[in-house]
Amino acid sequence: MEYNFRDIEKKWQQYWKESNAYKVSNNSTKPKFYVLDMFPYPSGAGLHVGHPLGYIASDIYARFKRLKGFNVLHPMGFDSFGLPAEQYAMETGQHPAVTTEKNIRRYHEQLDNIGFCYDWSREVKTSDPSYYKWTQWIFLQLFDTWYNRHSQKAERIPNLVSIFEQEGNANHYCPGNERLIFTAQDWINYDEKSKEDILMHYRIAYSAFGEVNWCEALGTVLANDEVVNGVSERGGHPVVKKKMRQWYLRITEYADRLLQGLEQVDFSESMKDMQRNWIGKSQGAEITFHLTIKQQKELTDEPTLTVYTTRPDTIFGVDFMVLAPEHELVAKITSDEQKAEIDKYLEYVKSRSERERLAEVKQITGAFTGAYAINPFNGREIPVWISEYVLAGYGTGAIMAVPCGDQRDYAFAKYFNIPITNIIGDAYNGDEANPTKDAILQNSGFIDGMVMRNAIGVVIDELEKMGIGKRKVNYKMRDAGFSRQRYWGEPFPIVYKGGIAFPLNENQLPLELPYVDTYSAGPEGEGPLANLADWIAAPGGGTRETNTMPGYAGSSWYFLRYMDPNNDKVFVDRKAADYWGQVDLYIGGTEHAVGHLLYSRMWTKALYDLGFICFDEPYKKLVNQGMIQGASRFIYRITPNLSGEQQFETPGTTNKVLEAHPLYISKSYRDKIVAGEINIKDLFYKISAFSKNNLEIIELLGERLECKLNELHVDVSFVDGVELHVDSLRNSRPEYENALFLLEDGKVISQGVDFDEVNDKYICGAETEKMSKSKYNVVNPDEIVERFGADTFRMYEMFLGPVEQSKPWDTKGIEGVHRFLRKFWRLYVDELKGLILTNDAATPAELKVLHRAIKKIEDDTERFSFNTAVSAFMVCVNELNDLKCHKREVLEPLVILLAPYAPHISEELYQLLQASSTEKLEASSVLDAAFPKYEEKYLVESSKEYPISINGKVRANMNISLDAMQPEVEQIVLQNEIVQKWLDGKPPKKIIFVKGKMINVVI
RNA sequence: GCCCGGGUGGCGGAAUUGGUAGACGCAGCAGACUCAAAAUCUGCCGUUCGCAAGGAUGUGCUGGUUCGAUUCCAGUCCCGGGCACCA
Repeated sequence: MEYNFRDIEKKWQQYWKESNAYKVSNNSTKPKFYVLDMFPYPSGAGLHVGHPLGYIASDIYARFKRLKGFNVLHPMGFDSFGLPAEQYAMETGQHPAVTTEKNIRRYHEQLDNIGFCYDWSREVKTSDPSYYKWTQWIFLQLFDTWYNRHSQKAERIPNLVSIFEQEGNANHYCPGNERLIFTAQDWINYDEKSKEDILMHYRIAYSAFGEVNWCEALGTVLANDEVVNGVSERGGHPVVKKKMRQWYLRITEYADRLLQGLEQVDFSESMKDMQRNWIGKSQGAEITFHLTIKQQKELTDEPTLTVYTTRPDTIFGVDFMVLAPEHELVAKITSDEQKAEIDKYLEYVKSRSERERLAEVKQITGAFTGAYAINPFNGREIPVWISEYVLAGYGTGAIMAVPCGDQRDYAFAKYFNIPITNIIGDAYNGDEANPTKDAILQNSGFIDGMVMRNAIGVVIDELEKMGIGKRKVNYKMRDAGFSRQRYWGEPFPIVYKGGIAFPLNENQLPLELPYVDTYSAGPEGEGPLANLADWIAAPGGGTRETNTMPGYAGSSWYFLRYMDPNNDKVFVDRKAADYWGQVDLYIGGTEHAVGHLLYSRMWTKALYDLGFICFDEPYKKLVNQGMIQGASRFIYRITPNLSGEQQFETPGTTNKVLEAHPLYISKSYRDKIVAGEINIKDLFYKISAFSKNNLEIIELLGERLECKLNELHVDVSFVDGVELHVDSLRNSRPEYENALFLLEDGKVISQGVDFDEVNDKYICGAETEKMSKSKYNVVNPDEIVERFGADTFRMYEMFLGPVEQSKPWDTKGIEGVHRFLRKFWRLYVDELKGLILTNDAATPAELKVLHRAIKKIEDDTERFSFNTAVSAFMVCVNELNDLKCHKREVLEPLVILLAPYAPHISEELYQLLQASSTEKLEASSVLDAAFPKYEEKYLVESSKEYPISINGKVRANMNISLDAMQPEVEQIVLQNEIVQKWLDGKPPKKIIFVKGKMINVVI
């Protein structure tokens, strides 16, 4: 009986499916454990071997927890709305619903192939109306909600209305319009439209105007990464900023709680740092400056400029002001003299993406407005500039520039020859800015002589006294844009009547996405839905919102739906949500660090505030999986090269050259060409001896022949390690049919020669790159499972390295893991004799091997060190093999230990153990067996082989009792021959003894 | 540019708290079994000097702390991820 993984895996997958082995109940006396993978987007390319890395890790952990006695929720579903499906629809005309369904089916098959323990009865798809009904419903909750800064939680809009009716908004600062202040009487007098406009400034889900990247030529709005150097990535068409009505989520109101919440969750410090930096909380002051404007035009009111700064202590070092080019003041304050220059600059900025504006530091740009701000403390006139490095959305969209303390300001001042005031004495060296807070202030009026750090508060107090400034906490984070001008997303359950946005009633949900057959933008650049006049006209009058929701809408709450996926009364039953609670383990990539993770954390907080769930952080622990990169392979082609002259000189030359048989050379020849050791032309002559066509070309061109070397990606499926299988490549495409290959040891093979008969190799070049179709380095898990089995695939993915780290895929290495599983199998089963287990009592040595493995593997699994756990299995099996151990007492626990990693082989062996046993095993399936118990007593040692170092370098080893104390050890060590040799008669300076670790003799 | 992560043999990686650098596996080399191949098994395997014993050197680079540094500190180079409409 040999290890027939194909039969074994098929058999148990089917059995588990039929017996509902992975079905999870919401009622259990066992403790719960919730293991979740980040929501996959079902792309048309299917899964490649990089995708399942995290899924395997979470599957192992889920199975491990089940063995440890937990009721484990481990669901899977699909984030099936998204741009790629729509893009694909535009290219091929296939409806996104159709392609998405197809992709999901394929993902399903691929995932099942790997043997995951998902409870598929809980599968959710965000594009399914029964799911997005609730996404729309939650959106309406957020629409009907405002953030009460006093109670620090989301509350209902009607409650805000009654506050307004009683006291106006004096106690509830308006987050959407700071200057808005009204009394109860004002409120009562407002008309409906004004009231709704005001409420919109408070709602957590609100609409406002925002800028998008509009590409006229493509007729669509583009994502930032689709815009490169101000033009569209596809086609290079111009892209401009366009203001459009958009939906937003007021996530900024949650900024503080999102920060505080990080203290309660187990994410890596780096992940928390990324979120903290994104939120970007800073303390500082807003300062308002009076302006002097030199222009003819009369102004109705005297303009002032408000800046936000974290360093009010540097107020005397302000040498210029910088406004964001979009700042509303720019038009007002620009002097007639400077108008042309400012206009020219604004034109330039329009073409720049936000990222470019922030990233570009080498090239300094800006323009002077002609206006001056007045320093309130010394009356100095400060020139006001505009520059792209200041963004409108951050702070007040204006900064006070202190060149001696800020490097970007310094560079700007130098570039535009603005004189620099030094307020920090020796701390400023004149060559670069010094952002210190510890210098002593100089040239600083009333704060002269103070340490900067201490002056911050003093200046703010003074500003407040003067009524021109105030303390201010600022966040870099902005409200989240929540609408897309796209088709394939959730429609907004909103109808506009008379310019007012009205929500649909709950019983009108879901508002289903209508069918379309074209995906072009609406007349004003809105999404494709804007073209559907019938659909836009809502039954009760009014027009529908034509934007759709973004990708993160559905994924912000999906972890809740898994708890109660088929409920059509509520988004999740309260009892189910209380039972499952937080996700105990969440596995996914760092690319979601600030997007998805922050949004879903915010949604959870809002749902908590509104009383729907009892926890306000969704993910208790987060593990980030790295990426698996592709192992690209290259072949090297030599082709004759024609210069223009040659093409015309001899008629027919071009055609002749095009008929040349392509030549491919093995890697070492390419290396020699690159190193200049071989002449490329010589090589062409040499190989062309095998080709009549090429010989004719050589004759035709003679000395004028030029050759070039190309490096080409070759599909990795034709390569074993770095060896190319020439015949497979040759048969793959016509262009290779007549090719000649120069192999590593100098043989040349041409068409008709059977590569397998030739005792020589073609070696490919290798490089690690992102796994992608265009690089021909994609490896499909189905293929690997077919060749080696799911158990081998699972263990190999883990064996590659730490889950958190990125690493390249190497199909070659999988054989080691496959060999391990066969070796494991042979501990239990002999090819001829069948089961070879004995009931003999295990020896201490055997028990030691087993318990060392239990300890290591349990520890490693618990701390997600799956790669070292796989190594530990290998070590254990190697040792049991050496001991020729076939004892039930050792091998029965071992099979349970392996089950989370390789469930199929484990179940097969477990059932064989069961069938051959006189006693009944405790569980009917290895899935529900009890995790083996580690016992310390088998591992106790009485002595240790200590390494003996001389000055930190190991020179000898000595076996010394573990009870031995320092004096005794010193005595033993000094008697050692090698130690004596190094001491050379002199006494040691010191002997360091670390019990149980090492001994170091210092001489 | 800013934020985060990572650099250890030919390759993937190990070394859990500052204590024997290279576990485990791949590739390679030598051998056993075999008519042969596959499978399996045994041995070797960082670099360098040496017949050997043994020595020197070695965790991106430059310094520092320490009896002892892959591990801690400072600086620096290179690679990967994110930067708000890809998901």
